Amino acid sequence: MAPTALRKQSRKPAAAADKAPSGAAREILDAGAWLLRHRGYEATTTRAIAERVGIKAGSIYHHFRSKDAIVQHVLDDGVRIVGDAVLGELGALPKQAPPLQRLAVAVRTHLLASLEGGDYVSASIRAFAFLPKDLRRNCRVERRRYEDIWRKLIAEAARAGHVPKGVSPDAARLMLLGALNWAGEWYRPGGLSIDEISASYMKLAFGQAAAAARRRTPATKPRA
Amino acid sequence: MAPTALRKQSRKPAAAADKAPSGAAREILDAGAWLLRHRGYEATTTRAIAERVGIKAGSIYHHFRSKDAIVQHVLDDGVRIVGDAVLGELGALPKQAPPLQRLAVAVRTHLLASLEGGDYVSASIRAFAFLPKDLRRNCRVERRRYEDIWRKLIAEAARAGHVPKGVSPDAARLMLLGALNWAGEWYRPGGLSIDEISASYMKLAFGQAAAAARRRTPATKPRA
DNA sequence: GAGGCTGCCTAACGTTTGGTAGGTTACCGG
DNA sequence: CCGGTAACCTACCAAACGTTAGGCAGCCTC
Repeated sequence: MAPTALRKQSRKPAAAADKAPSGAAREILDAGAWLLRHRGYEATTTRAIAERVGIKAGSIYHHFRSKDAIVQHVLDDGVRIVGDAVLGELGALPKQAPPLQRLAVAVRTHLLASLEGGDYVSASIRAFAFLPKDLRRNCRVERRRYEDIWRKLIAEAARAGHVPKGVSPDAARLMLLGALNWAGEWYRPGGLSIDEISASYMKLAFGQAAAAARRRTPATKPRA
Repeated sequence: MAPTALRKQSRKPAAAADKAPSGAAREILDAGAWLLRHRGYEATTTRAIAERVGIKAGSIYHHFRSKDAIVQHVLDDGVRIVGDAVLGELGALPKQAPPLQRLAVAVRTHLLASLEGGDYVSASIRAFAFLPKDLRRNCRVERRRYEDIWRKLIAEAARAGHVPKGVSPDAARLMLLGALNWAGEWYRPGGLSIDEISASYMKLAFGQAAAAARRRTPATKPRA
């Protein structure tokens, strides 16, 4: 009802809509991200997306080729967002920052992005499992790049002796990322804070040495 | 094609089909469990279930009230199966078994059940996230019971000093269970074995002390 | 051998799905 | 003032969804 009065209008021609979605295209992606995060792939219908945006389902196809194009865009964006965030925080660290501090920063940033950083990252974690085969294959490119960040972080930590003997780097990485990714299943804003979670996870996985690295730019040495 | 020749027939009247499903009802649940594990809730359609069993979609309603009744049965069964398995293995331990050994056994049993123990357990872990609200609420009863097992195990370990200061029991439990539950997303039979995974996770989370408890009934003291 | 039950079938119902075709605005540069 | 086009609409499609109704064999009990 009253379908025209509230619509916003974009003056700009939205020149390169494919590369940098703006206006309605961005709203469609936002709606898709929210639905993918909270309802999953199959329940993310074109009509549900349209309703959240405030348009009709058919109008979506003026901006995107198909539902799967939206889904893939959201999921790729999600991985890219968390990857950029982690790389950014790592880059802001002093160059000689110890491996455990770098890991702690990555853990905190990953949690922050996936739990409170918006729907894209969370969607890319939660919805991936039950994607159609071809969509999953297309998404693996971005995901592999992000995994490599963690492969490197774990390798650094292992080289510094922070990974116990008999624990393969793969096992350590998968355990840590598994715990991080699962946090979205139980995290609620009122309970454990993100800082508490990341500190606890680092302490549990890497022992007392993590406590010193927990605070950002601490002074290279333990404070006590 | 050739729909009748291969059908098996159950001579027994299947007296209490509601409490202990047998025959076709069991096959329907098996098919539902497989689909829930591999495709998720929305893609688990009555027609897909029927096709896997070798019957028509309508025939399902002779055995179950609704699709959601099947889903709930599968998910409750899954939690019950892994709970029984963990409790069984814990019960088989010597009474004075140290907390870390009990934890190690629970970790290994949980992984075994969820990765190679059949579709019910895996379905109950993977499909839960995107269930409709009312179904999720119904499933929480069984799940809470299972969580309590881990709450107790972690509390024992914490009391024995195996959880670092500053790490809440909740955080430790959620990290461990998160890592375990996420294993289903990357585990493939050719790679890391379940014993390697459980040993690695215990070592990483609980340090060197876990190495001694890793082997079943080890002799109370570290071997070296 | 009559009656009833079990287990499946066919056929449909009403709805919802992703996607398409064609029309209607409203704004743009010239 | 004149196209052109971006952005949206309505209206539809075939397919698939959960579910129901009614029917038909085969078996068990009496």
